[in-house]
Amino acid sequence: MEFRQLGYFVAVAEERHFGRAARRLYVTGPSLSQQIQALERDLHVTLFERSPRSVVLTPAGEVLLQHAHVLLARAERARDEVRSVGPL
Amino acid sequence: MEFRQLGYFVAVAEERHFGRAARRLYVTGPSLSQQIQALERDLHVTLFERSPRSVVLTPAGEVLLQHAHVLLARAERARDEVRSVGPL
DNA sequence: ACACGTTACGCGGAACGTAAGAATT
DNA sequence: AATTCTTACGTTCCGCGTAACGTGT
Repeated sequence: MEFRQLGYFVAVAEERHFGRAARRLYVTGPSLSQQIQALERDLHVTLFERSPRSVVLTPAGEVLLQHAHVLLARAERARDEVRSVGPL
Repeated sequence: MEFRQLGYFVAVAEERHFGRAARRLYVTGPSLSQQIQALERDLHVTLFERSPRSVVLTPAGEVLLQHAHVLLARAERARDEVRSVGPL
């Protein structure tokens, strides 16, 4: 589970569409698909129910989405606070 | 800033010694040193005052240490909760 | 048949280990 | 001089993009 993967995951969850999420993230569809799969493999969980017509979160996906938002926000905050201490 | 780097950082902070931290992490000294440097470059901050005799946290390092603990714990919790929803 | 997600595959960059170098005490 | 961190360098692994393929409607 990496920060980049969490960002990818949130994008797909919000767009409910790999293609749109990929464009929004400035990556290609395959790259995005692979990273989501890597995340699913890592967590031993399926995060989305895919079909050419719809992409919806599984229950596990819903749970991860909550945590992903918190983690990404907290990471951002960590960066800011660390840097605000002083450039050195 | 990646989770692996945060783990490395916490180990060095706790050991106050690159060599011991490296052994504890099952990586070599140089790899650890490089990753800490990469993290420092990424954050534009110096995290440790190094000398052959002592390795101590800078103020910025102290701040990061707090956040690192929270982030790693929260990530661990996310894993657990996601997996507890169901293997699928 | 079309739209969309997934494999297949080759490339470039990042992480690691071994070996050699610098620095403080 | 010894211990410890760092730089140099070659190798391996991982993420990415292009192209080809599968799948459901």
